Amino acid sequence: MIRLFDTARQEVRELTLRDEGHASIYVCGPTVYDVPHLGHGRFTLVWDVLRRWLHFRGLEVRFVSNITDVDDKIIQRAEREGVPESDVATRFEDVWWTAMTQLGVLRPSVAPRATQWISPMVELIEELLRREVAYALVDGIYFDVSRVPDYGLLALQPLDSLRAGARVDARRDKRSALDFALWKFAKPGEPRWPASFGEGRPGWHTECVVMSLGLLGEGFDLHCGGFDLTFPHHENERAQAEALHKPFARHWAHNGFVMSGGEKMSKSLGNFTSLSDLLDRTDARAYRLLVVRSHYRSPLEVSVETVADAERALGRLDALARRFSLPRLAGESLVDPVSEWSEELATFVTETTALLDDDLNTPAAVAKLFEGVSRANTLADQGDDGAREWALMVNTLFGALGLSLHGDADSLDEDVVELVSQRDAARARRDWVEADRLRKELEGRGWIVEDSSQGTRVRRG
RNA sequence: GGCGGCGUGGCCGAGUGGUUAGGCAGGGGCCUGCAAAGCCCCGUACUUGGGUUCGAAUCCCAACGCCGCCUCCA
Repeated sequence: MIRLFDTARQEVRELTLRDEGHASIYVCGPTVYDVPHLGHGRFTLVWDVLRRWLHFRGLEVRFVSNITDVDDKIIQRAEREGVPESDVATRFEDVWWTAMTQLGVLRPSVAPRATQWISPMVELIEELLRREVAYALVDGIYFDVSRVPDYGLLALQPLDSLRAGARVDARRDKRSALDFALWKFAKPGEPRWPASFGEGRPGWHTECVVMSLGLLGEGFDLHCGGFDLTFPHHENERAQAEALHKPFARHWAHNGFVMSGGEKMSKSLGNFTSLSDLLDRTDARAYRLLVVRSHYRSPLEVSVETVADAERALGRLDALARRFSLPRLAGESLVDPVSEWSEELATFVTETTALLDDDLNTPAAVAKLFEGVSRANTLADQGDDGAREWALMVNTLFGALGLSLHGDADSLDEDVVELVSQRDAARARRDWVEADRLRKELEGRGWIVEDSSQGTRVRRG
């Protein structure tokens, strides 16, 4: 049984699926108007980990995440650069997928672009107009939130308190300050699509409701996104579905934010300016480790220091992989489920699994996995054959979270191979001066030298 | 202004009425020709002030600080 915190109910509860054995998940994706930032990296990793975990637990997961490729910010940037909007959207969508690939985030089952879903959006707005839940103003079509009885469910506070303190929306012609744009009429030069109610483009909230229902069907299981999307974005999606009496998401899950020491992220401070910047300077697996070491709903401190910390921790995991020559995994299980585990190992698996099943408690699970690392090493030091089972299990469970351990040897060019064999020869004849000289030589070329029972081993520093 | 969340050892970060989180960094030891990797030991933490309790980092109240949302930001 998988349990998750449901934002709508403000409690951890069992993830009850519409169709047994199948999980349908929608994650609000990026608006492609700029390079992705660290927060994008976190949310994609968090929901990727959830997706992988559900899969690992035997569920078939349909995972939809959109690309918003029509938006005011895209228009603004295109104007500034004097290029077509599609140019901006395509460019930053490419950057997005490159970053996702680097992060090892699985491609969504479907990644719809908003611009490919315009006609169903128009149809939805027409239906809302027909039911008089929507109304036209001079600049667009608006949704009348008063028509949804439980509007504000995800606001998590009384609506009048929202209105009282809401930042001023200069316009007074909306029926309620909370009413939102379903459609924006095109101004000269702006991208436009035809519609019975006037040429223009869809509002953000309409995209996601149409694409999620369109690709996952009514009453899909889980809708995810950053905490900032809870209100109004997710609430407004829900409102549109409610207005049409279409069952919407059964569960809502939201991830916490990335912090950076209260400091503004800037290159002059040495901090990461973007996700792409971080990935250029770091092993992407370190970011995944950093992310799973905190709870998905907690704020996460991301800085050069914490990423470096995660890189060193990753080094410990890779060392385990080297010691046991573990294969690289990405979610598949390498452990034979029918093999005889020791009682201790079986308990370890049960406990780790239980932690992940309980609101995706990755930090506690990772702590346990590190204990597993120590256990494997200790047993190996003692020459116990059980050590390998432990190492394999640790590898499998990290793999289930999308973190693959790298123990395979780096490829060596000929002169390195030569230096290594010379050093082995020197050590064999106990010529420590020569052996040390050769180690220095190798280190000078950027290799870390480790002696083992199989002789000198080198890896990239 | 309203609402919500958070404040844990040098750093990151779980936990949660009495029992070891974990990682990184630091110190000591073992192993090693010396290293690296690994193993063992160590700091004895919980914003502040009250309160409840046999007992609170964990519950309650208040203060301070930080973060988020309040119309398009993950």
